[in-house]
Amino acid sequence: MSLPERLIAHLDMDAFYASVELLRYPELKGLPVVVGGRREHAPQLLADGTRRFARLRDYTGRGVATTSTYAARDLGVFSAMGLMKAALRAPDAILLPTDFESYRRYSRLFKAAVAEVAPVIEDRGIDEIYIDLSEVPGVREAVGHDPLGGARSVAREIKNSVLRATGLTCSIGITPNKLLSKIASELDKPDGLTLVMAEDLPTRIWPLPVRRINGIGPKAGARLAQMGLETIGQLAAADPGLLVERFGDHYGHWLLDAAHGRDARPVVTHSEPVSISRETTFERDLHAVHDKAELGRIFTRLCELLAGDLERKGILGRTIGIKLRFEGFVTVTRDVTLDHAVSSAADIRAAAGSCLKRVDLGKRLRLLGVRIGNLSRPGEAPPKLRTNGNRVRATDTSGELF
DNA sequence: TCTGGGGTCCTAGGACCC
DNA sequence: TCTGGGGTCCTAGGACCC
Repeated sequence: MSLPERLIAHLDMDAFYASVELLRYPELKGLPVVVGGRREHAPQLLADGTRRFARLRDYTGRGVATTSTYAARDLGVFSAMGLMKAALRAPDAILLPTDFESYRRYSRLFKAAVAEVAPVIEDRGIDEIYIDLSEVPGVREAVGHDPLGGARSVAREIKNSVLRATGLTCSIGITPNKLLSKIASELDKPDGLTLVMAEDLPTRIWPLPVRRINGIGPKAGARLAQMGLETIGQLAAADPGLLVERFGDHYGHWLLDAAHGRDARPVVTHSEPVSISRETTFERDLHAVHDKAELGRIFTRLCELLAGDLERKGILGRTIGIKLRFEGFVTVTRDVTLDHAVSSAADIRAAAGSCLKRVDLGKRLRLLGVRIGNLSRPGEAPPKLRTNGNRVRATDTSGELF
């Protein structure tokens, strides 16, 4: 076996939020625990020094589980599941509030620990990263009769560093690219270390369901199933013409590449945000007329939060949008592109308000959101603009439109 | 018992420019 | 007057991911 051009690792923290909570409440180890409650579900410290935890059966509201421990997963409770539904499956499971600040702190800790061993890291959210191991010293060295022994031992070093820095375990997959590594890191969870090379594709990857591929979601998965394509191997052997016919040129070819484990995407160590948003789901559905005052307050607050985010990041945006979700879960968006970038709550509120006027508000609302895009930094060359037609004017020095 | 919040990327039509 | 092709920007919606 010869080593591939690249060796990419995907590192995924094990049941991250729940595991961080277990560091605080070690007495919960081994129990079904679900993270996703509000602050009011925080454990109560009793007079005798013990803690009283909220149970899933006590929950009412519209929240979802963000994470569950492996014991809770055994009871059928998974992330993104509504907590009311989860309560039916596991009424006695412990419920904990989501504490993003803590998770972000541990996220910084584990990423810093990895960076000391292997610095080429791509952030993929709070609990996972890609690492390019290709140039890490020692990775390309065989150990004993194992040509991949070097990679294996660097991965063990990374896992040890993460454990030392955080007390948490993670799972790592190492393959020639990001797509395969993402799949591989899940093969031996928790606390796993899995290497998959090109020649292992038929035995390790092809028997897996197509949904394991990052980028095949519920819709594409269902359509593939309808075509009789359940496993990645079946997808790899599918007629390319048929895939393109059903899924379009771009996605059709991507499906085939993915099934064959082909992926040339680099590990991207830096990226700028494309858009920033704030949204909230109401405790009860609100009506534009009947609950006008409350909606107005919420709308203003979302704009203020968004302005705060922009200020902290030192950026402005030209495209302001709103998102509305009605009873029945129908979602609608509207946006407007201004002729200059803004960042204040008042400017955002004014633009978002104009978007709101373009929506029929007859039905009750369950969610309201505000978004800003077309981002730039102050002093940066302003984004290109149309100079004519029904679009905004680029250089509106005179103030005269006609 | 309906389904959080924060994102990215893609598609597709219309407008407009060259 | 009709016919064009390439390219960008704007807007809305949708799939997907963490």
